Amino acid sequence: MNDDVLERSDGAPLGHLEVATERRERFVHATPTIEDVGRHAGVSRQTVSNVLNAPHRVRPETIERVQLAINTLGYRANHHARNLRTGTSRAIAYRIPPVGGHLNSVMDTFLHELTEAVEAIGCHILLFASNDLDGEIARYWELSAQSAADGVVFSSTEREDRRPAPLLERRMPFVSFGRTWGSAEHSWVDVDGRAGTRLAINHLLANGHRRFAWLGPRNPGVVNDEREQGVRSAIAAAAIPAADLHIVSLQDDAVADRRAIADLLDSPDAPTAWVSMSDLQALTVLGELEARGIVPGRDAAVIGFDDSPVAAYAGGGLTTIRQPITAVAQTIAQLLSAQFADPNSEPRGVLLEPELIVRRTG
Amino acid sequence: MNDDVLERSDGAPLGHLEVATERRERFVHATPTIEDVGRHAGVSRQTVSNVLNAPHRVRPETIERVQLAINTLGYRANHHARNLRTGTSRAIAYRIPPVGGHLNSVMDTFLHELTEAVEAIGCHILLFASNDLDGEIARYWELSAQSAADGVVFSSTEREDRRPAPLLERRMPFVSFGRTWGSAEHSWVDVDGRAGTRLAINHLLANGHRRFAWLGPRNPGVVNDEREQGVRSAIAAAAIPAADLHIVSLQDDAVADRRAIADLLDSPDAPTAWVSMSDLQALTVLGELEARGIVPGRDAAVIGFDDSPVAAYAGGGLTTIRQPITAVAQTIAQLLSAQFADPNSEPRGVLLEPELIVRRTG
DNA sequence: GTACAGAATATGAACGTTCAAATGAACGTT
DNA sequence: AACGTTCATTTGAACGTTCATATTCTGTAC
Repeated sequence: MNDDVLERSDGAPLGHLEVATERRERFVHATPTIEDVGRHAGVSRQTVSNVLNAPHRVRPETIERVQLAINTLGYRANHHARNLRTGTSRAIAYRIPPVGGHLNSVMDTFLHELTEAVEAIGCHILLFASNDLDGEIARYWELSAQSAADGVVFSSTEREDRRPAPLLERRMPFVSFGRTWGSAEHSWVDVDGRAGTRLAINHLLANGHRRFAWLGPRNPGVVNDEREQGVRSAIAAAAIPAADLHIVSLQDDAVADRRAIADLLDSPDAPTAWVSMSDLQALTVLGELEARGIVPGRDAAVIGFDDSPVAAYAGGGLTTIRQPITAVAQTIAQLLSAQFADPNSEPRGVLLEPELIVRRTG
Repeated sequence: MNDDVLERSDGAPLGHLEVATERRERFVHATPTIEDVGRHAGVSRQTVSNVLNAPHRVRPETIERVQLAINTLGYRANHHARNLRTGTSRAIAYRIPPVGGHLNSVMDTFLHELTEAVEAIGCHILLFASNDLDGEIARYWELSAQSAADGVVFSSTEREDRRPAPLLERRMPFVSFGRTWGSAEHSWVDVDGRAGTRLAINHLLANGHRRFAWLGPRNPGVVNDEREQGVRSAIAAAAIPAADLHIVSLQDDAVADRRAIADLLDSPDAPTAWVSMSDLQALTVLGELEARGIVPGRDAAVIGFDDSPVAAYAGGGLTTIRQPITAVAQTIAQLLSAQFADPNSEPRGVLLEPELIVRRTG
């Protein structure tokens, strides 16, 4: 009984000081805990926790007192403790695309925008590298097992993509940038390539062009197919004969591309309107046109794809089809968020419209 | 006593089954814990932990048994529990550089290589975005306080960089890609720009060139200064008069650049050897040369910087100065690792040599 | 004033791991 | 045969949070 009193009137302050001293030695950089904040504000652990996670349960003046203590001590919740207790990680895994090969400014932009977008839903991006698809899939499994990631985003999808199945089986929330034609049903966000090239062709038609060239990749895939279809359908819709559309398969070499373009320019029915699957290749077209004194934007039109930094650099600016990458990233974050909120929510696919950025060349 | 016996011969199996059943309901996707593995292998928690973290303390046959259990159950250590206990996170924070502006293929490659390099030391990259430097610094503080990151890597350094000081104060291990001339002492890795341009000029001298142009950025910074110094010193060393070196300030516009290059080409002492601070701008030079029938690699030489995808694309290949990004990333990982091992280790700066990739244009 | 309901706050337990210390087994030494 | 020593393994505690539940406070109605 008097023991109790001693503990209260005497012991508590002593205890307080003692703990403070005990902490002091490692204090300079040791981070305060929720308990320290509580002690400082004269409340318990849980009240501090409530201030942070459920403020409506706490009296306004208490909130203020606790906030003051938080600011004074510079308290930040320890992620690992929180995540351990709640079973979440607030991390989203993303395999950084393999380096080299193509100039993929889109993917760089995407990663940046994705980082910002997931921050808006209180998450962060956890990067990993992998040489092959099997490694990537194995990694998802591991991240899930370690509860190191709450969700996954992947890009560079392909037909019958193998990634959705294992992720679905593990019940790991995920959204892909790109459809996976034929894979199991899941959430995705993609850009309508057909609409993009249709936009470009219609713009060119409006400017009086009647002879077209589409510059596609050497190894066409489903992405190119759709873009090419957009070109074809827009041309067909304008009752332009199919013979007035030339399809060029670009190589990964400027000299070869230049020759192919030159050959086409020398033909009697040379196109006046060029649409390319990439800005860089559009630059090559510009070069060849200028070499012949053909002024892009006046005598001919050139439209690129992706609005990469190259496009802005190209003297005065290259007209280009821009993919709405910011919107893609934000939509992905929202779809992920929806899956976090309700793991059984219906998967959703979102197809976004690209935009034609009209500059000097077309 | 017989109680004990009961517990062993009878209770243990029962208990085993009971726990197994209790777990069963959430078993399908619930991840097994270290305890489950122990039970399955007939050892304790700690032994499993030792198998994973200090195998030398465990008898080989026990290791085998535990490994089997790990594989059977598909066990992976829970990151948060481990990190909470050990006070580490095995995460390295990196601010993803702001999008747009320049074509920075170097930074993209760097991020990829860094991701791989930190995996080799058992870490992963945690990305974050920030609009300004203050936000970036605040974020480092937060990440440290939350113990969400064990280390930091940052790039795009500048003179008197403000980032080292707060990181040092917080005793947060970090390495910068780039020197911070004038900032507090810390570990860094950088590429010797002087050596890079010297390499290029010496190569051009050996090929008989005597009149040079250096294409630098519109807003020169310390990075350009060093590169330009490399050019100047190599030229001076060859006893070429300084008048035979032309310095061009590139604009962010191809037309303007093209005109500047054309003016120089029309001058009586036009350079025959061109070195550019960027591959893309080197492409512009190539275009202007070809327009005049000057064949790069025969009549003139053009050397770019960074070996970006653009360089490989440029018909047959652009000769270029490549920064050893893989080595940069690996060295950064090692320096970080050293700081993890010994927080009081001396900071080290490492300056790496770039490499000249000789292709068709020079 | 007392009883009661509801709001505000506090307490004990748990998340899954590793650390520190304790126990048990194996093994030569004296 | 008893005794340290070393090696292998186990046990109790702790990391910092949140959940579930218990307790205390506050104001209102009788």
